[in-house]
Amino acid sequence: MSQRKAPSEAGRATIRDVAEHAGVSVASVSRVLSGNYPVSDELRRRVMKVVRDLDYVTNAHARSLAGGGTPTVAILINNITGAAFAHVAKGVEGAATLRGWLSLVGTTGDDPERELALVNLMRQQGVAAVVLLGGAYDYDEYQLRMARFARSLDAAGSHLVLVGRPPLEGDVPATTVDYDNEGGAYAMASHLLSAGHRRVLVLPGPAGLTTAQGRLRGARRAFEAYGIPFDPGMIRHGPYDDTHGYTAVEAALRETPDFTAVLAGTDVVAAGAMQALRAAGRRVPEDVSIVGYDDIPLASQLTPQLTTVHVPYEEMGRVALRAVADRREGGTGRRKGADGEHLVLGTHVVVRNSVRPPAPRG
Amino acid sequence: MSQRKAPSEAGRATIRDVAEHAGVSVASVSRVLSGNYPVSDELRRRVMKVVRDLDYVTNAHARSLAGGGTPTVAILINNITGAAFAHVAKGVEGAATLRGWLSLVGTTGDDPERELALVNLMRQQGVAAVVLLGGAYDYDEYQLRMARFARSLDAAGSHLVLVGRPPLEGDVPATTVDYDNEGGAYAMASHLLSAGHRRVLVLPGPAGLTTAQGRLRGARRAFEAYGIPFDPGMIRHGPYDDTHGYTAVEAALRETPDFTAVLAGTDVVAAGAMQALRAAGRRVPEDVSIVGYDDIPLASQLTPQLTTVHVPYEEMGRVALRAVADRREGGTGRRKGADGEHLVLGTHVVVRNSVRPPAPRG
DNA sequence: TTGAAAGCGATACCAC
DNA sequence: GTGGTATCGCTTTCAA
Repeated sequence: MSQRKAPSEAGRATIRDVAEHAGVSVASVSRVLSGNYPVSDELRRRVMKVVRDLDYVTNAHARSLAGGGTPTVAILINNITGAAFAHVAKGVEGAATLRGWLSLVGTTGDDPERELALVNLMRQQGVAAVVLLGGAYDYDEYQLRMARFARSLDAAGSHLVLVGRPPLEGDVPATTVDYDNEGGAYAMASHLLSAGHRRVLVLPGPAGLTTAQGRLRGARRAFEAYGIPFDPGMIRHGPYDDTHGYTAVEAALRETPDFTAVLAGTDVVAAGAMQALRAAGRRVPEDVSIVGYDDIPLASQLTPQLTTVHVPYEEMGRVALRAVADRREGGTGRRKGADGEHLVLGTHVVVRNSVRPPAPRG
Repeated sequence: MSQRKAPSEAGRATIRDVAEHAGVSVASVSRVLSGNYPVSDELRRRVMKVVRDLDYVTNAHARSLAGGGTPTVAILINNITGAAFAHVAKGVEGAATLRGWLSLVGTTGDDPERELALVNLMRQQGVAAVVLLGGAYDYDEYQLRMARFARSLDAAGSHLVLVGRPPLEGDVPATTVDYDNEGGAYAMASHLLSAGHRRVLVLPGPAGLTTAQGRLRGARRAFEAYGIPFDPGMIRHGPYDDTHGYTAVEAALRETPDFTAVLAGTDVVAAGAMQALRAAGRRVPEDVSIVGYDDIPLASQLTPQLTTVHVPYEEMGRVALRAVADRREGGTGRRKGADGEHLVLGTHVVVRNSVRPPAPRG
């Protein structure tokens, strides 16, 4: 009914409400609130009192339209329940918070359409960066798709960051934060080999997924380095989940039962493998050794505790955020850092109790 | 240099750029894009072509300022790496996506100040609802604090949802989505009791945390129902993590070693307990039975697979979102549903392999 | 069916 | 030091 709606009756109080109640101009209120401008103590007190009374907070949308606004990072993941991704997200979130940035999380459920929709949604939100998490299938189409994302975002003043995914070829405005995936697998396989294992069941993960490919390559290189033949028949691809670990081991037990160790693509796969071995009456690690990859908390919760490859997920998240923050802050004129920046973090083997030398063959 | 900046040179293209390139008015572009208004096919085609050429997406901030905009839910959690919370988040996210809503995730790190800051931040963002996840310490202060949050958000046209936390007393505009925490504990403890266990080590969780209190109450009630004395000396409080499970069992092994079962506050605590038992040479479940609570994936990855209480985390997330969506959509005049709504979902015991009748006493 | 113009809430530039 | 006010990009009456 009233000409100018009272703050209490119609949603949120605005800066105008505050100005009127305090008997000052909106400009003054804005100055007090942003704090980056000299104002008299008297004015500040008056304004702040009203702000408290009205429980006023500024409208982030209006602010961001007018120029200010909190920088926001968007994290896009396939599945929020994956432990590894949660750690990356934690790293991003933590580093973002430290800088007063906001972070958004979206899940794609492995659906390319949804991924596209989300990237656009984030573009609409005007996010400072979009972080895409997790392995991918590196077809030509992937490169094309990502290049398009990168350019779209770049044109909108945003930036694409790929974490744990293959870097983009050519001159594409995207940052990649990666870990030494193949090196980790090489070290892990070497660990098995040096313990004396020769017949090892390899469960790299989904065929075609870049992380799985890298892990497989690392393992193969280790075998070569040891001069040991690498039997392709001992490789079983499948999803990164415990069910696959279980069924793959079951099958292997039937078809190639002479393996003395399992090189699992992830800790979760290793957990499934361990279950299957036990179900078949094989002891771990006395009869069969198992190693994982990722070093999520699960690894040390299993019995025996799992020897695995530590991937610095949280650190990667932090690094990713730092990369976009730097580029944004250093960017008064030309952007800081080259486009197509590719950062690689190290991995290392964490030795626990799931590996023993193979039992002497009967 | 140009009067009106070209889209390609200065950040994001605007609706004006589209209008000019298409030779139509901004109003028309807006209509084509929102689709909720009749436009000629010719106009639609012209506009859409330019939209594609320019790779235009609307500015979400501007849109939301002007009235439209995507409803957004904010999820606030203590620690993003907690598996249980991840599932709630997944439920919320999934349901949000289904309705075209956006979801934000923020982490508080158990810091009340940060929690406050985040609630305000979300208020600034004009979110449709703020979902607070996880147990809490229900002091008077908690009630006051949450009531304040609830009213602040309500006044701003938003809404507070508490998930897995105690409901608010009095006439406070907040929705609570909860599960039958005490009932689950009662059932779980009964399961142990009916298997013949009498001396059970209880690890409820952090003293004072509402979830821990509820689980302890449930256990106690079960003992009473069985007419079995409940020894307070068998209760050991501590954090919901595997380290606590480990150290608590170690201590119990020294001080009250006659227990035949462990009733852990969460699956993760159970995992730690299991480790400690094994390290001390006790077999699970032959010598000691263990049960958990939550039924996160870990429960079925342990050996033996853990008997535990299933908590419908993902479902709770879905329900929480549905509650706020309903209230918002049903709200042309009066709000739908009473304030202080309290939804409670059921829990149930999932029997796996970690419980055996106690060994005959020597 | 389409266009012009008045806001939405906050910022920042320009006067005083 | 403080107050007007144009402006950000979009939606939505109101006219035509």
